[in-house]
Amino acid sequence: MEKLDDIDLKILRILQKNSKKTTKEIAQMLNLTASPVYERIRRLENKGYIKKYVALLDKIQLNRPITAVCMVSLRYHNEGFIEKFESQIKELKEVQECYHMAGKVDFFLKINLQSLDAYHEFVRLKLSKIENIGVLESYFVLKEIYSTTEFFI
Amino acid sequence: MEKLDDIDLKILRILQKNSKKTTKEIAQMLNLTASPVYERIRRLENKGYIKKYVALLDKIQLNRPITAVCMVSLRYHNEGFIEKFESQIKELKEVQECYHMAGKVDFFLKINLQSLDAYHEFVRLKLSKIENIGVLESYFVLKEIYSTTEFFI
DNA sequence: GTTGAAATTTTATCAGT
DNA sequence: ACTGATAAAATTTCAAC
Repeated sequence: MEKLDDIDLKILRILQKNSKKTTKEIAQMLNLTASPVYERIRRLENKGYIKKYVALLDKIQLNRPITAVCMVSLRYHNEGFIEKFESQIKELKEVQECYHMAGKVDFFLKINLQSLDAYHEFVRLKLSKIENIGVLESYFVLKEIYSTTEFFI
Repeated sequence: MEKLDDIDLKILRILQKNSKKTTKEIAQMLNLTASPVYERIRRLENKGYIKKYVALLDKIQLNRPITAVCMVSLRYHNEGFIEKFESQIKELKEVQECYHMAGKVDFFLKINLQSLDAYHEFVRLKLSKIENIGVLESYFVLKEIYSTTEFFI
């Protein structure tokens, strides 16, 4: 499979919306039988187009209502320092996302927590222990207007 | 089910990592049989703890390598204006996430695109058409260091 | 709230086109 | 690359405890 055809893209669009759709259901949507759909999905998995299958949980019901975005700038930007920072961040279970950014800010972190108190403790006990952080600016999510793992393909 | 017990939490931890695990496999991990695991999962779905099951796709392989974070402030903050903005944003297929924030910036948007050119077009043709935007600041992801849909429960 | 068995559905394989 | 059939496995239901 060197390139994806239209059927592959349709399968991916379906699965990123709802991975519980059965191959039979997908086959019916595409006017095919189950076998080719099954084989295409296996190939899409094996080639890495599909990375994984996950359940998305409800943050509010599971008592993680606080989402913070943390903008971090490092003091030193040598390669070693950046790698050190990145590996330290990956250790923090509260961090859901970490991006190295272009521009005046070096990193964006997205953090999920139970309470503002927990965020205070997180910064005090964990982030501030990371040596190389220069500037740290925190933003809090008031309301999630829209959020999806899908992207337009 | 008024409260989640330890078994429920373990099931949720497993499923948010890999929703393809079978009830039988989960049952073995928890020293149970398939039936109670099956029924617990149904309840977790019905009560909304599990929102949905999705396939996570590879942005790079699917030619959406550009992720931008866009910080937006509105000109007018009456309730009507905010709702209008939110509903207009939801229409834009390029927007993966939109958060109403506390502080000087009103909204964070996360946007996925094929190229910087596509971002330029997106801002020119779509974002700038939304009337109520005051300030718009764009940041680009150089590298995704870490990103997960899981959160710590 | 669990076990264990049975019924149903889905996944996986494969010969034929 | 797909169809249709078949085998294997998982899901779903349920009686009994």
